[in-house]
Amino acid sequence: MAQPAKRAETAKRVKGATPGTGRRAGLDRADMVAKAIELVEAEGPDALSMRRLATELNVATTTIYWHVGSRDELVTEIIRHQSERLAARPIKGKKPRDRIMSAATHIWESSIEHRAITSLAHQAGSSSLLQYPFEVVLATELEAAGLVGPEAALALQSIRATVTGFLVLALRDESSIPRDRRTTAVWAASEAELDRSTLDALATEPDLNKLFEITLQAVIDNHL
Amino acid sequence: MAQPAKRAETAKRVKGATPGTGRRAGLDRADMVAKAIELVEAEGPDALSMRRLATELNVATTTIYWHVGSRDELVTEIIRHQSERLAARPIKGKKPRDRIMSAATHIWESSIEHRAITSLAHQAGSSSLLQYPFEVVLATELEAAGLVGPEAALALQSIRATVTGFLVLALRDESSIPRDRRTTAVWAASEAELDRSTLDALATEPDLNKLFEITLQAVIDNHL
DNA sequence: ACCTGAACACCGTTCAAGT
DNA sequence: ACCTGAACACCGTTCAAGT
Repeated sequence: MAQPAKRAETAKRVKGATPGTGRRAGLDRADMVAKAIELVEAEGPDALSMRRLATELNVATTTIYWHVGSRDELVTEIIRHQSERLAARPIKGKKPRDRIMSAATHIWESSIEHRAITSLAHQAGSSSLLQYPFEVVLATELEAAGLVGPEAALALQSIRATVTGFLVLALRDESSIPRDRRTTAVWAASEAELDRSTLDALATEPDLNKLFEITLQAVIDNHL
Repeated sequence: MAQPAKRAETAKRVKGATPGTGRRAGLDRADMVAKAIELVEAEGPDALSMRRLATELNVATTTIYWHVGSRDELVTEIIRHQSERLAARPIKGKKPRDRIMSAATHIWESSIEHRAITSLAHQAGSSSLLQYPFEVVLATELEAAGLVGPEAALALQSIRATVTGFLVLALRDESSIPRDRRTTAVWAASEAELDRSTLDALATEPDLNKLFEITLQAVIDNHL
């Protein structure tokens, strides 16, 4: 595992470039989280393993444990980072209704933009963690719209559920879905009763962006 | 690994009771899926591993591969089974609006009833597969309500997203969520601006059943 | 304080071999 | 046709040991 060649490399003292033989790696928790995010965005959520990340950082696997703690903590940290990036987007609009819509749309867009991280959060069952900062921003706007206490909380949950649901639909892995829907007994039985145009429409991928907008608007208005 | 004692066991010829030494296990694909479902419902989605299932079946791990194919196929089969159970529930109501609501509520209830399997589907990114039979049932009701072609397909997607979103909220693993929400910078910054009663309401777990109902109704009506 | 190698207890999957 | 053991290439995590 030693690295006899490339002495120049060591001279450079680039962060993390010191091979395993050296004592100090010079990396901290933040560096590891950053590299983890990089890994996930480049190769998807499944590429994130402690061993893989260690290799990427030129460090022993156990070093990560020293700085980060565990895989769970690493994932939590990644999500936290992403959710802060998310909350930083400025909300547009004058009327409360528009501002609420704007805030919700930000999660939708940002989550799709960083789909790998969203999937990671989703896989870890912490999609809600991703939305904490969003919660507080949204709650503020809901209060501005006149909703307080339980009313605000309920509205927030509805909006959150709607956004989450559309995200699941938008990010689901198509490859994991078998083509042969109609193998199911139920499908075969009822298929005949459906209109041809409906069947065609069901088979084509819908434009979720548009649908998200009109559905979310209805959900919001339901509370105002 | 031999099992010298318990010769009576072999005499019984109970399905799957023949120890590893014997040649025939007498198990088929269906038996394995059934046992897998049992395992998941008893110990949660993470308990389902090929090795663990093999032990449970008194069979070598590789035997499962012969019958089922792979872990992915096993999971798909489990979900298919569950979704058929789901579609079997009779839809109530006379008016199309009520029947649509009833169909959607069935997934909600059944998915929560078998939360372990729902989580498994969710983890595997195949929550949609779980809803195929539901799709066709719902599409039929939507047509009865006068929606055809793209209109029916869009309504169906909205409803699907809403149900999925609420399920994610309802089934998320509370243990994986850290208690210290307020560590986030954003939260700390905006917290002060929120009403005390709103903060309290956000902290308490909402009754999702009721909220699911009123939100779903709004989403449905938005398309009718 | 920071980092390492070795080891433990798991995974999914393949494959040649047995009956 | 059905089932096995051994092996490959991975996991997350712990722990005693090094500097």
